[in-house]
Amino acid sequence: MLRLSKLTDYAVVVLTRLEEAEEGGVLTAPGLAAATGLGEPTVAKVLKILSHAGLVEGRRGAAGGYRLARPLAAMPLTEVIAAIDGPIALTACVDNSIGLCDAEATCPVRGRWDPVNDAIRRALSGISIADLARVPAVVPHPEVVAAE
Amino acid sequence: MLRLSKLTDYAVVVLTRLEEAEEGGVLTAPGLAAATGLGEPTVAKVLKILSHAGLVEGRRGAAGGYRLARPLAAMPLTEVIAAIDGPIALTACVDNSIGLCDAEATCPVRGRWDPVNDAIRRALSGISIADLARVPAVVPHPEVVAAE
DNA sequence: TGAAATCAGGACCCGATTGGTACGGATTGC
DNA sequence: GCAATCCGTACCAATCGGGTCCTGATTTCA
Repeated sequence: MLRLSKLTDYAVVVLTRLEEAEEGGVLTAPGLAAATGLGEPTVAKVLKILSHAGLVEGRRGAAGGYRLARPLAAMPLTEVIAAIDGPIALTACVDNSIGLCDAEATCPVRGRWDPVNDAIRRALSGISIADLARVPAVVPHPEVVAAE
Repeated sequence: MLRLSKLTDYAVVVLTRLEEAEEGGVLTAPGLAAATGLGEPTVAKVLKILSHAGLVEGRRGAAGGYRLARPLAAMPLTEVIAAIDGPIALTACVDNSIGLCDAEATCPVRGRWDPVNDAIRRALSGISIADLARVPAVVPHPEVVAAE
């Protein structure tokens, strides 16, 4: 279905909620779980991943919590997807993976997915998390390519 | 990983091989399996899906086989993906799925993925299967957005 | 100094989806 | 009528993702 993981969806939710914290303030994982309605362990997992990717900053201790490393407007969607779902690549036959495919000799599209990946990266790089949270500032084209 | 299924990859391989058939000629599923190096049942499955989607035409009987319904240049990648992976939608929270999400009331990005989906559809609709099979006629932009 | 609160990192299990296979039926040509 | 092929469906196994839990490190506060 060309889907991305639920964790990415949760990440956007959590990041959006984090932006509502006052300047310099931090929100705890349990607090974010309660605010978003998601499970507490799941929210903690998402925050750990985002922290590892440098998108949020965690502060340990009694008065610890998380805060955004950057404003959401400066956080492209590609970074969140890359942090959780890994590098954006549609198939396993990319990234110069030579020798991994048994049908390598006869595969006519070997390495040809690159333009597709680039097109997707290009399309996604222009969208920030702030664009998802606020009013739909994107969607300039009304015509939608019918995909079944 | 934002991946699409292997079946879609196989479909592109099979479609590319199908185009090499002479005008009006058909290729059988076993023949295509041998030519592509893929498993025969798997190729048959892919062909059945593509036939159902109207991308290839099957002809039954002793001298039967498959042939392309259209030239690959007139076959956008979106149709192949939609045929095999289903409609292009990144998350389950799209398509006006009201009432399916338990965190619906507190979810701040509900329905906000639409611009993302549209952007991807738009990016993919400009790529045909022929673009994947032939020389890289696409990739006009040298700058690549680094995605980790 | 000790206790409590919180993040950090990893291991683990269960369910769902996908990849791959198999079988019976329908259709066509010889 | 027989053989070859496509068609539709059902089925099984393996992989992957979602979700949970546990232990340790760090910070604050009494």
